[in-house]
Amino acid sequence: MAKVKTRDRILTTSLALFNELGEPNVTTLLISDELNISPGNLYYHFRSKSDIVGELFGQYSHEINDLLAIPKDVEVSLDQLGFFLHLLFETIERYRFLYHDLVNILSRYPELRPGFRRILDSKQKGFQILCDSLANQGLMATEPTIIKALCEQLTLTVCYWESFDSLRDAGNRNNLDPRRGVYQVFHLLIPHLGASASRELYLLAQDYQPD
Amino acid sequence: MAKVKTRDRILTTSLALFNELGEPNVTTLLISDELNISPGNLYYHFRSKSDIVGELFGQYSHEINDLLAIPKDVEVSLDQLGFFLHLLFETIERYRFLYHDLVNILSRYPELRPGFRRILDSKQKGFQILCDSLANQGLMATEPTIIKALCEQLTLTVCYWESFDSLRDAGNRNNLDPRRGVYQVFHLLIPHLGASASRELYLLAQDYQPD
DNA sequence: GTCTATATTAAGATAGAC
DNA sequence: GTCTATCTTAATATAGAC
Repeated sequence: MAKVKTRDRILTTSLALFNELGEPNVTTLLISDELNISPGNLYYHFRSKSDIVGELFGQYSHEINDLLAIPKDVEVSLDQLGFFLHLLFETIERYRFLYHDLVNILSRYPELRPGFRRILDSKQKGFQILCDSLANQGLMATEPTIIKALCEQLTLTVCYWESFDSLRDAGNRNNLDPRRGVYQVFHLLIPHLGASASRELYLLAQDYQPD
Repeated sequence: MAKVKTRDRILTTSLALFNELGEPNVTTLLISDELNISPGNLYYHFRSKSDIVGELFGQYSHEINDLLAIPKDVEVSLDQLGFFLHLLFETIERYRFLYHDLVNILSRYPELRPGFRRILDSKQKGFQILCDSLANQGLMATEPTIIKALCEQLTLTVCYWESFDSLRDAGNRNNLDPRRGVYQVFHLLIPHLGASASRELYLLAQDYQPD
């Protein structure tokens, strides 16, 4: 049971607090309180709060880019697609604070803006590859403007689904679940698929059914 | 040219600044500076900053509910649908600051949460009525779970489209345009429509084309 | 109804001892 | 590497004169 480094404990606890309370509501004092360390100690490990946010964003950026590095010639099954989406939602939800107060975060940490845009781009390109794969397998029509709008819609949805879902929720349910996101994205794809694949995905979506 | 009341000028200017800079970045001092009045004067008209935010939310809530009060038995054409969506996006964009830092705003003004959820509900119900109308005209299939997922998707999209659109934008373009939102929503509907209506909406979408 | 001056509070951050 | 004590800054809000 090696002792976890204070620096890493700060990152873990900050992330948890940011997600739970919203980044603007989390002070450096609260973070150090939660860890039972002094504020001075926190500032020994990080020169500023923005360094913490920046490092967490770097982690997110790294994880999401790994996930979205999809080979161009992939032949993806609907099952694999569900698995991929599950991972994607899970990752985004783990860093959900970034999307909860986006304008505020970008205005206070403007250095993150290019990174945010790159991630948006990666997501859209990743979806493009996946749609191309479905099209190549003859499962989906190939009208480029339709596919482009669909990929934008997929990108928007993975970014904001969790925010939307938890807003609807009375704040009571409290149980975050990436499965609802996968269900929703499946229903974005269903009407674009041919009859047989459409039916297959519809049934697969039941496994991700809310409630 | 009747003189506009200070109270109303405060609301108008606050809304503009909130949308431009993000609500958390707009101090009461900045608002009063912008209006060339003293901070004390501002606090004569509003007991607190949250009163300003609350009143603006009330305006938004009122406008959006008026718009979403769609008669149950409406028979809507695709043209009319486009017009409706244009108004809807325009209204939401006029109060876009509310969705830009949602978690932060809800945590600082928790009294707004029920209203937010009611609006979400109105939107989804409004879309349900519109989809029912299309279904009744034989333009769209009627599978209830499909329609429900679609209405959720429409609701998510009208709420977050502008946020998404301006994030992608280098922040350079700067030209807010509800038409891009309408285009996007049309492309959510297109694959659900029968061949003829689908084609019609696809062509209609050209009028709302980006670029 | 509007002003100036100021009280209050709380955040981010640093200095210096241990 | 960690602590306590403190500085600095800035925002919300109030008091009292005009």
